[in-house]
Formats: sequence, structure tokens, C-alpha cells
Amino acid sequence: MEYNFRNIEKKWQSEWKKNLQYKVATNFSLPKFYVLDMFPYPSGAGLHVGHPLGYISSDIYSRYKRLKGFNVLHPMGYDAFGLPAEQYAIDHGIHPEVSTNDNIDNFRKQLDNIGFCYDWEREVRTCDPNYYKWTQWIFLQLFDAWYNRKKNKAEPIATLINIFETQGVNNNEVHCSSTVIPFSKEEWNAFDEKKKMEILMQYRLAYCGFGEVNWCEVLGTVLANDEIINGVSERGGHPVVKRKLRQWYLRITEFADRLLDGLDKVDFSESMKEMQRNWVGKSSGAEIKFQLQTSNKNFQNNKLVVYTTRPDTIFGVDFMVIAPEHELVNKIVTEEQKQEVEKYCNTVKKKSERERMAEKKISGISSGAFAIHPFNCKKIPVWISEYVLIGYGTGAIMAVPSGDQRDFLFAKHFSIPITNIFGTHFIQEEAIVSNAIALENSDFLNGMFPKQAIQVAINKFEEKEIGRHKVNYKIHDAVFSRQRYWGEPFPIVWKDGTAIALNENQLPVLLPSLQEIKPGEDGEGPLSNLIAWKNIDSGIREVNTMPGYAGSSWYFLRYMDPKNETEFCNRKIADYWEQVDLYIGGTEHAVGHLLYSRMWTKCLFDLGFISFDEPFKKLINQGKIGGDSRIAYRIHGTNQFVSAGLKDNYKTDELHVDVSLVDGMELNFESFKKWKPEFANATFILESEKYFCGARLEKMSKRYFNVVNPDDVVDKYGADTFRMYEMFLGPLEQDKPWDTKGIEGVHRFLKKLWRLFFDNQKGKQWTTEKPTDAEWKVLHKTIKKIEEDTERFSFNTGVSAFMICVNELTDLKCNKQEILEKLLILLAPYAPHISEELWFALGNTNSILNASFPTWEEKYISETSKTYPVAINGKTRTEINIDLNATQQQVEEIVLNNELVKKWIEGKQPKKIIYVKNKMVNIVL
RNA sequence: GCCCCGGUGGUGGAAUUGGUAGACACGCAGGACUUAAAAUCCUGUGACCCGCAACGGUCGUAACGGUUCAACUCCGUUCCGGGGCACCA
Repeated sequence: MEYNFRNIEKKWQSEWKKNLQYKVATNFSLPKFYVLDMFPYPSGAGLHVGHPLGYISSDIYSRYKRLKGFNVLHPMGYDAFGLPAEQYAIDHGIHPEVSTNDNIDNFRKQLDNIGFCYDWEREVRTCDPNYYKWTQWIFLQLFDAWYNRKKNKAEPIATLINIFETQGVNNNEVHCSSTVIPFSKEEWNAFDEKKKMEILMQYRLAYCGFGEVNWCEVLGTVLANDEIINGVSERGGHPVVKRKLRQWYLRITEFADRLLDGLDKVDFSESMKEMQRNWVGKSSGAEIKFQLQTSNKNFQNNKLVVYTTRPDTIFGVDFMVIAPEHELVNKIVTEEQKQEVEKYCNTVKKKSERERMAEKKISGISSGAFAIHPFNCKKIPVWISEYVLIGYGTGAIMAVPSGDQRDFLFAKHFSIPITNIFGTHFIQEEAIVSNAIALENSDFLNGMFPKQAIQVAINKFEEKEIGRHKVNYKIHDAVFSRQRYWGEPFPIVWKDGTAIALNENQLPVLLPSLQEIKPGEDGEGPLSNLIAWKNIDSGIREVNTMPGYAGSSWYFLRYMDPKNETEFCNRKIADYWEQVDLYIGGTEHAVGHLLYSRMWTKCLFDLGFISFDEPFKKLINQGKIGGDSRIAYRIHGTNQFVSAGLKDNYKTDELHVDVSLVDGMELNFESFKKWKPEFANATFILESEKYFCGARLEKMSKRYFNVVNPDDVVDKYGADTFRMYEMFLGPLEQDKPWDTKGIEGVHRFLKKLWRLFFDNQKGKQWTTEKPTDAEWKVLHKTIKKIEEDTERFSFNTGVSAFMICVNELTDLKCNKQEILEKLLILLAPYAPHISEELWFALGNTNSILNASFPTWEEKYISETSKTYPVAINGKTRTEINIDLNATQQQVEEIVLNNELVKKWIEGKQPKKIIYVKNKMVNIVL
């Protein structure tokens, strides 16, 4: 009987499906474990071998936890709204819903092929009205909430209204929103409804406002900061410009500190935490007000407010720099400088985001105005330069050339005299950024180190009322609307310019079907073309849709209770499944998805809907699998190809060859000729009658013809081999190339395992004989190793432990049922199909999925003696078997009497003999 | 520029707490079985040196230096690769 993986895998996949083996019940009496994969965006390209890496590891872990007695939630779904489907619709005239569903079907087939244990009854699709009804519902909760800084939590807006009605607003610091002008309770009560709503809008966690947004003309929509890479759109690489537009926002800035603090409670990789910390970008310093002096007629005695993290360097200020977009530019620029300043500001504004970021040349222009130093009354020139960004801090800085490298270079470039506040440490060659150098030439700060001086300086500012301590963040409120069709509609209707939230019973607001998807007028989305849908009795519907991250910010909650029609998720059920214990996915979601879902979780927690405020307890980022491309060399200007070894003799062009046409490095040139018409008449210069390709590791991508489809691998070797091979490739979190060569080894291993049970000629091999000590030892050693490796996600060493086990059992000619049966349970998470087949062959009648993971016992593993490496002066010279209970003295005796040792110590007296039990012996001469 | 991760045979990688570097697998070489092939099995395989042989020696984990009886592992400096952040004041 041979190992016929095709039949076996098909058979068990349908059996498991038929018997609902993967159905998960919310069983409160069992300990729970929640394993989650980042759900995929169902792209038209389908899965390549890189995608399942994370899914396989989470699948193994889920199955392992189940064998360990946990009730394991391991669901899958689709992040199905998004730009590519809409773009595809525009290009090909196929409705996003149609292409999305096709793509999902295709994904599902590919996933099923690999034998995952997902409970598909819990599948969610973000584009399903039964799902996005609750996305809209959560949006309403955010709309109907504000951030209470005093209590440091989100609260229903009713509590804010209550504050307004009873106290009014006198201190914006406590109750958020810097733009609201203080009012008394009497004033509030006298405001009309529209005015009240306007004020409340400035507090809502989901709010509508005007602001500079990242507008992408080609995509016809705004983008969040995390959707822009190097100044162009993440999807498509299109240019992005700043534009002032009405948009919805999420007030994520209020959560900045909690998003930072929460990182200490979760188990994410250091680099992942670092990325999030960078994104939040918290810094501490001071805001300082400077008196201005200018001949400009528009000047209204405005003050210049700067933000600095080094207020201690106040006596080193030699000039000020404000951003070209700064509102003071026009008010302070002098007549003499006006023309030049305008010219400069215009050139800067014309540049795209990308060009400005790439700009490394120092540029700037003097405004002609001066600021007055608050302590020594020195006149400080005010400059305008693009190196100061309008979006950060106050858009203005105090420049300290002796203490900041950029300021230093700027001063040098424009020959601005530099004040030295670091004495002999500063030698006019570079700025002093160290915080271990005491200040000089700094009045009341002289002799102090920065840490102390910062505090003293801030106190002085506060005393003189010219500045204060200030914490700054890079993070901005997240744009939450898109001028697009394929997304969740907002449950908002506009009436007389006021946004009115729909009632819960009006949800879901269905996405209307649309014949042709095209942008509306004035940068509005396609929905604005649907006049009948837009205009309703109560007003005008919001025509924007929600961004891609809306649905993915809370999907992990919906899996817990996916069919609930009255709640987004039942509280009791959410209390049972709680946080995701293990989340596996790619690094590309480090700042976007993870920050948003962390924020949503905190909101839902604050508002009392769930009992935890961090969604993911542990996060693992699987590495990327790179493509191993094959290159052919065409002699320049001809249709003749030269084998890799000879290419240096010619002038050649490199062409990517489809990896399926190449065996190892050897090109099948007959198939190659048929591949594309232009190669039909190609000729070849061969080496030893073969054509060898070159190789290159790069991203797995269609355009390099290096994409390997898991379906093909599964077809050739089976899902079990595929699963184990992906794991065997290397550590989960590491990037690695896909190389099909090694897969044979894993496949051989499964065949070898099979032969422990069945002989090709003789058939059934196993016996019910009692195992020997040696056989028990092999088994228990393996149980221990597999348990340890699986627990620490070291699946590659786990696979090799199985190989060692099967090799040893083969050497021992062990076919004992007692041993083999236990081994199958260990293997079941890694290779479920073959394990189930052999499990039933042994006579079991209940699925191996419901077995219990065996426990290893010390007595089978423990040794009475060990073969110690014996080193002389640290170099291992021999091995001696010594009883484990031997004392230091006994060991010394044994070792010193050994012939080889005697030879090496040449009669010298050892200084010291180091003996570490169970490790080694070292003789120091 | 700053931060994080990494660098081990021809290849993927192992070494979990400082204790026999190179597990396991691929590849390669030789052999067995076979008329032959496939499949399977066995042996060898870091480099170098000595040798009839060895269960002989030297070197060896990017480079250099340090700590230690002992370093892939800890510390310092440098180089290289990958990722993130970035005129962020």
C-alpha cells in the first residue's frame, strides 16, 4: 500500500467538512484560546506560496491547542471593501461586488486545498450588509462620544452636554478641542440647535471638519497618512497633494498616550512597537512666545510661538525659522523682502509632497522681521524656510546653530553668526547635540546640564508667562472618509449643514447599486451621482464612504458572534473569547490597521461594550517569502540566447523567464519557445548541451514570472508536504526565498513515516508488541521537543524533530502501535491528513482532531550517565562516559586516569578541573 | 542621520540559560538492489595539514579587540545586508 496523498487528503477534507469537525461552539466551561490571522484582501491575483506561511503556522498552533484541551477560535474572513476592486470595475466594467465574490471563491478554493481548520460558519466579509451594519453602528457610537481628558476616557456625548448645561466651558485643556471659544452655561442654553451641534462636532470622536488632506487626483480620493509611502499613494504610486476639503476624521490623537502605554502590555516584536511609537511621535518640550518687531503695516502685534524640545538652549538662539505656509508670513514680511519672500513661498508651494521630501538643498529667505529675545532683548532675525514643516509643532522654530545640526548648516549657509553656548566643546564645525555637556554663556542656566536646565528654563518661562511645558505628537487625527464607491456608506444625513446621525433601527444604510462608477462633482464620490438615493425627506445623505480600515478595525470581535442580528457582539460571548491570544500577520499593517483597531478597542472598552482595551495579546509577523527568479540572457539586438556560464562573452539583455519552464537552473528551451510568440524562433548557445539560467532573489510578483501557486505544489506533493515544507524553510518571522528543491526531503519524510505502518509489498506493518525502553525514549524525547518547539513557534525545528524521530524509529525497526499512535497525535497539527488516515488505519473510530496531546514522562527520557566532552584548556580532546551522580572528586579521578587526558596534560599539575553536571568537563593547566 | 533586526558549510538552516559549532534537510560524490530506470537503502561530505590508519593536528560562526576555565552566544569598535523613521525642532 502506497502513500496516496491525493486520495487521502481529498477524503479527509470532505469527511471533516461533513462532520462539522471545525465548528466552534462558545462553550463557557472550557478554557478558550483565540488564534487569528490577518484576514486577506481578496485580490484578483489569488494566493502565492508566500501568503499561507502565516496561515499554516496559526493552523498548526490552533490544532495543537485543541489537542491540549482548549476551545480554540480560529476563524477566517475577507477584508472585501477597497480601492483595487473599484479600480478594476472602472477599467473592466465589472461591478466590484461581482469581482470581489469571484475572488473570494478563488481564495476559498486555494485555502481549502491546504487543509486549514477554520470554522467557516463564522466567516465575515466586510462588504456584507450584515457585517457593515455593525461597522456603521460602531461609527455611530464614535460619533456619539467625546474624549474626557479629566477621566482620560471616551464617554457618551450626553455627559458633555450635561457639563455644558451645568457649567459651560471655561477650560479647554480639560475638555478637549482647542478651537471652541469658552462659553457659560447660560450662553450654551441660549444657543440654537445648529450652534450646539457645531460645538459638539468639535468634540466627537468621529467628526466632520475642514482640513488639509492628502488628495490623490488619480485615485480621486483622500488618503490617510499611512496610505502614503514616500509622498505617493501606497496603491498605484500616484502623486498626492495637500488640499483643503471637508472630511470625516477619527480623533485618534486623544488616544496617543494610551496607544503608547498599551504597548507595554502587549507582546509585539520590538520593531513593531518601535514603528508605532515613531508614528505616534511623542516628544516633550516647551512652547515659547516671542515678541515680534517689523515694519509691515499688516502687523497686529502678533507673537511668534515656537515649539522646542531643547528650551535649555534659549540663550543660543541666533534666528527664527517659520514654515512658508505659516500665517504670520504675510503679516511680518517687510516691504524690502516682500517680493523675494513671495517668490520663495510660491516655488515651495508648487512642489509636490514628494519633491519637498526629497529636497536636500538648504534654502530659505529672510522675512526682514525680528523677534525679541525674552531675556537679553537681542534682536533675532526671522527666516522662512521649507525645512520647517507647517504640520508639526507650531510650524515655527527657534534656531540654535550651536546645538542643532540643521540649524547649524542653515546658519553656515547664510553666514548667520553663531552664538556658542557650549564653551570649548563647540568648535564651529558641527552642532553639539550631546546632553552630557554643561551650558555656558547662558545666564541663569550656566553650568547646568540639559536635563536640569530644561526644567529650570520652563519654570522661568511660566513665571514670566512667555512659555509653558508642552507635549507634542506627530500623529494626526485620521481621515475617515473616502470619495469612493466600494466602501461602507455613512449613517449620516445632512440637514441645513448639520450632520444628523441615523437611528440604530435605520441600519444598515445599504450601499446602493450603481451602473457606472465615476466621480461626482467637486471631488465628491460616485454616490453623489445617485440623486434619488442622496436626497431623502430628512435631508441629504452623506455621499462619502468609509476607508478600508473601518471594517478591519473590529472584525476580530464579530468572529466571536458572527450571526448576531441585534448586537455587534454579545457581551457575555465577548467576555468569554476576550482578547486575541495569538495574532499572525505581516509587518505592512504595523501602523495603519493595528493602531486603528487598538483605538477602536479602547473606545468600545471605555463605552462599556467590551471588557478589554487591547485587542491583540500577542502578535507575530511572519516573514515574507521571496521569489527565486530565473534569468535568460539574450544577445543584444538578436533572438539568440546564451547560457549563463558563457554570457560574459557577449553583450546581453536580461529577461525574466517563467520559473515553471526551468528545472533547477536548466531551461526547458522547447517549452520556452512555445511560451511567447517572439521566442518561437529563438536560438540558443548551450553549455554541455544545456541552457542554464541565471538566478535572482526578489519579490514574488507576476512581472518577474517567479510566482509559485500553492495549488501546483499541493497537486504535486500534497497539502501535508506543503504545510511541513513551508514550516521547514526556516524561522517563521524571517524572510526567506522559495526554493522548491528542498521539498523532496519533506515528502520523503512522510513516505518514510508511512512505511512504519505499511510495507509496499507486505501491507500492514504495525504490531501490538510492547515497546522497548529505547523506543519509549525516542517517543518521549519527541513529545517533549514537539511541545517545546510548538509552544515557541519554532516550527522549523519541530519538523526536523519529527524527521529525527522517524529516522530513529526506522533504525530501531519499531512498528509498535503504542508508539506510532502517540506519534500521530504529535504530527496531526503539522500534517493532519496523513495523521488521520493512519490513525483510522490503526483502528481508531473517533477523529484524531479530538485526541489528547500526549504528556512526556521524565522516566523514559532520563539517563543514568552521560558522555561528557572533556576539554583541556577549553579545547575538547575526548569524550568520557561518566555517571550523572558522580561527585566532583569522582569525576576528577576518572578524567585524570584517562589515557588520552594523561597524554595531553603531559604530567603537568592541573590548576583546576571544571565540571558542570550534564554539560562538560574542562581541565585547566 | 536616528532606531530595530540580521551576517554560521556549496544551499535552507540548528545550537532554547555562555558549556562537544554545523542537528535536520537539500545538493554533491561513491556504493547496494535492478536487464535498465524510477523508488528505496547504505556510506561520505566545513577548510586545511600529516598519514598506512586514526577514535591525529591546525584553523573556522562578517572583521578586529576584550571579558571568561569556556564565546555563534556577553561587551567594545568596524564592515556588510534587510526593515522602519526622518529636515519632527
